Amino acid sequence: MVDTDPSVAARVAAVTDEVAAHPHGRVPRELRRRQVLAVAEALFVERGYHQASMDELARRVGVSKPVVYDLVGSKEQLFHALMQDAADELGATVRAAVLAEQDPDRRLEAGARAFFGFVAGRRRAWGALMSGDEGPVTTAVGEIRRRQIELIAELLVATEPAGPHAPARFVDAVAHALSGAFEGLAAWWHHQPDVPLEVVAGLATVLVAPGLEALGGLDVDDFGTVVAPAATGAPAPAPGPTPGAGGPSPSHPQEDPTR
Amino acid sequence: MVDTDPSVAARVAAVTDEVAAHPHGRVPRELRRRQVLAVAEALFVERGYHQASMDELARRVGVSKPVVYDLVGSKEQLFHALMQDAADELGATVRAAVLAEQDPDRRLEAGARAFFGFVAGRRRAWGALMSGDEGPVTTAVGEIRRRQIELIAELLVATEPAGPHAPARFVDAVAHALSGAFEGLAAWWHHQPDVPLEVVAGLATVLVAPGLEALGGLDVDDFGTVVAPAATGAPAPAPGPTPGAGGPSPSHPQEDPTR
DNA sequence: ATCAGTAACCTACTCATGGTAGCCAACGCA
DNA sequence: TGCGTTGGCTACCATGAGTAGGTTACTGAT
Repeated sequence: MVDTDPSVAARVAAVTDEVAAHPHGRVPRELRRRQVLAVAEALFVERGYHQASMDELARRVGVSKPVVYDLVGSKEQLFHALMQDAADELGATVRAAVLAEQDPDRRLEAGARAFFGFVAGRRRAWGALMSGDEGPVTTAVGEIRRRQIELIAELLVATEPAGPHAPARFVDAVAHALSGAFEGLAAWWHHQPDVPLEVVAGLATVLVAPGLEALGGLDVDDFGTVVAPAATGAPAPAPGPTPGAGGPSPSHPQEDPTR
Repeated sequence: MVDTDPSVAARVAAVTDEVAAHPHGRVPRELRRRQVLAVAEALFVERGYHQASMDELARRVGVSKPVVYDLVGSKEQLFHALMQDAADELGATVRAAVLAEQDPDRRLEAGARAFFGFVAGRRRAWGALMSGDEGPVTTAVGEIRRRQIELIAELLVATEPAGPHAPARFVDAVAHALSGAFEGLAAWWHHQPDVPLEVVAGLATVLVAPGLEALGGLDVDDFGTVVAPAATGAPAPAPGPTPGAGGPSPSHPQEDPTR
């Protein structure tokens, strides 16, 4: 499933061939569009969003800018479309893997494998796009992230039917945390190519599963007390130091010697 | 309450006053620089990186562009400097809070409180910068993130001295995961202003602590086998059904801060 | 054949914005 | 009163997104 993707470059080559088949340089709209998308993907991966100029894209495709704009709307829309595809694929992969696993206790693991498998198949692209680069990338990345979070929330609910004790209200929060943790691990893995897929996926599972388990046994209202054991009814935490808010770092704003 | 930070706007006002004190428009370099930084911070928070133009910055400060460029180098350097400051402050806050906590079992919680406290104090800024927007933001955000990860790794090591069984090699991975999880939670919290600090911090702790605990009881080489029980040699640390899921904190990891 | 009408493309712009070259003026000091 | 240093300015360049308006080749109906 992962190597269904002939790697960006190969896809470009394929569509380019198809285009070359057309004699007069006049290429049907849909094909041209596919070509533009393919070349754009390669370009973005290669240069990053900002360094990739629409002029260069047009040049590589072998048409003039207005053609590109007519086909894809704008640079941002173009990028968005590409991310959309990636998100679709990732989402489908993970969802399928998780739902295919019958044992609820192993679903997390299945999801982890699928996720990191996907990332592995696109190490370059993932690294180039998710971290490091610039531009409305962040917007698009935000969207891909949002969708992952939604998916995780959905799968959480599907897997662990919210009992009266389960903090259903916080599924979203948990989904955000999981998504973040996985993304973080992916970023780490990106720089540790020698670590095998099984290990990352295993690490992720080991790290996350117990927390989920523990969470299931808690009542919603426990969180506050977990941290401030003395303040169940009244919102009167303030155990000793009470870091966070004001305590530890007196932060002297205006005197800040910004250098 | 949490506004130990006079909020970006106030800081601008302060430095602006200071500038106004100087009669003939001619303002000493360092002061002007501080003004530019303050105004820039406000601008970035308000507009996001890309929408904030250097022309507008110069206009707001009341000088011409070359002056701005002379003072801060470039737009990216400017942004970088601002993020640097934020990272410094966040890092110092969290580190102090964690190290101030003597009980190793509560350090995570202390860190969580500090972290979310910081975020709360800058809800707007954090939201505007960490997610959503564009530009070399990502680069800078990447840096702030990197430093948080380093810090977490450092604190992990400091708190839970790596025994022979502790997967010291993976501290970095764990740090990445934690950073991601916290960031994810922060993003979620950003849209749930009614949730009190204690609850987010508690949630984070509950979610993360058991995993760390479980991890401490595993051997490095187990990860692979955890996921694929038949894969590696033969080490079988009670694979059972699911890794840490089986029982919350099955083994009692070391708690020997003094090594 | 021919003559719309349309689909694919192009040249040549505008406009916004990051960044710079080179000039000028006020202040402090001998 | 000259004179260097420092703070500042006007006017410009380069790049890159996006567009206006025209042109050529292909189609299908007369």
